[in-house]
Amino acid sequence: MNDPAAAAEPILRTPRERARAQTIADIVRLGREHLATQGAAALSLRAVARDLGVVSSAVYRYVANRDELLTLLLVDAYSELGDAVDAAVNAVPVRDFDGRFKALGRAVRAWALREPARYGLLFGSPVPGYQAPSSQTTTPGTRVIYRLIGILDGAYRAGALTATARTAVVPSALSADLEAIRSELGLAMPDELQANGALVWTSLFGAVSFEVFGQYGPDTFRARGELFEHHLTVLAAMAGLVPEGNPRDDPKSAATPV
Amino acid sequence: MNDPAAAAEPILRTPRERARAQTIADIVRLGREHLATQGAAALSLRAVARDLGVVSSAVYRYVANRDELLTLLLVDAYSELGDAVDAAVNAVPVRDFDGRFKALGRAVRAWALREPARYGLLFGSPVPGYQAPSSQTTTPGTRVIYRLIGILDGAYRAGALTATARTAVVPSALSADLEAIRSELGLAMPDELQANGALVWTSLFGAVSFEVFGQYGPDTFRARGELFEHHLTVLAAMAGLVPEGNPRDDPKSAATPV
DNA sequence: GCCTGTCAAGAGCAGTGCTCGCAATTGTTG
DNA sequence: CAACAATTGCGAGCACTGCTCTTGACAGGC
Repeated sequence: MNDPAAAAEPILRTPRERARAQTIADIVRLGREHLATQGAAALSLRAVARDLGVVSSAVYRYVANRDELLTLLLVDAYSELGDAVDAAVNAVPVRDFDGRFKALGRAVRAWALREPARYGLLFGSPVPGYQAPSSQTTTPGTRVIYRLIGILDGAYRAGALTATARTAVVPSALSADLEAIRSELGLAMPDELQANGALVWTSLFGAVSFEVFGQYGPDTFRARGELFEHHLTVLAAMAGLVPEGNPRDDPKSAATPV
Repeated sequence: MNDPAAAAEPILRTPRERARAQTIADIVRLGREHLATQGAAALSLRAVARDLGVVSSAVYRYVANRDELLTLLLVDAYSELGDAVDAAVNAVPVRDFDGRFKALGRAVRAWALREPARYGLLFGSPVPGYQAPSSQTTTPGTRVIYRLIGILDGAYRAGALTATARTAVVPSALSADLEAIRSELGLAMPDELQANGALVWTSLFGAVSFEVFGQYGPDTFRARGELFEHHLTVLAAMAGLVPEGNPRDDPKSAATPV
């Protein structure tokens, strides 16, 4: 996103366009810094203009309004989180599904703790009066969940998912939702595993949010890293993943891993 | 909180004190309405003053500043959520631990969907520049988790908790945290069940937050009630709870309920 | 009945988002 | 190279915010 040599970026011919793109990039960078120090609600175009060394109204030549800057920052943050998750997952062998899942979880937590304000913009209470334009935010905003689904579905296809028997029954309306997702994304997982995957997804972000937003008291948990690792282990088991070196040939042979 | 006949409230002797208490109650009520419609960051003392039919500076006679109003609203919301959860849990027989847990979860979700802005104030991204005074907020803010712990620990003491064998090992530093909690609250549950309970806690709020904050896309899940019920079922099983009519005499006899 | 504490009012400071007209710069083009 | 036109910056201005301070009015307790 902030790399001027990004492959997908269109070539900027005229020096005017280049200067303009550079200024917008500067605005996003300054906005990101302000977001990190003061939070989304305190994001001020005037302050950005000050740091940019320009009068406030000049910023409106580049960004339509405060909401558009928020959208830029949203896309920027989603992309960075997606990049961090991709890098962490790709560092683990493709067949180590359990390891890939845990790498994803750790990457999300690490990024969130490193960038609490930006994490809050993505997964905290919605900014009042701001509605993210889905045309620009859905693609970068779905990278993590798609990656998670990919790991789980890959594990299922490889016969490495277990624990199907102990899940709850999926009722019909929910089953229709899951079928729609399955066909749209070309998944193979059955309803129960998909529903469990959804719970794993929300639980992962629930655990991270509690830590980032300070919902644990200041003293109740000191070993938060260990707590998160424990949660990851339980969540992986809930999804049906088994640790490396403990593969199962037939996912239906037994429902209860040890 | 908003009940003038609350038992713990001190008796207000002079008419002045009574008028003052009434005005503060009005301010909190108006603040709550503004919170519901515009969100926490847009909460404005001037707007409250306008609705109160008074000049803006007059509000400062009753509330020190915007942060103090936020604190009042925080306590107010925590108390209402706690009351809703208590009422829902108390409506289920004491020995039906699984039912009580699910009632707690449903009460949290129902209140959150009914009061999204106030839920966001409690469990969303922290308000920038505002630090909740723990002396006033911890007691009402811990009611739900204490209630949850009470259900789980009661189930454990009654021999109604299972699934101890399939949990992950708890490392030493985390074990020390859990031991501190155990002794402070007088719990009986072992480490693994406590750690699982923490995950159930964060997962419950993770699921609710995703729904309230609109993290699911607008169309991906239509049957959100069914999805939440499924999650509750899986979380109950993760905590070791078994549905009513399926009691176990010895929690250590088997680790895998069907 | 007087004094004291409480209260509302209003001006004022510093900040916010955003608009508009004017001037200057700067890239493009004849 | 010079003229044109697009682009950009500036500053004033409107309406809003939180918050402070001074002034004056009022009511309760001695």
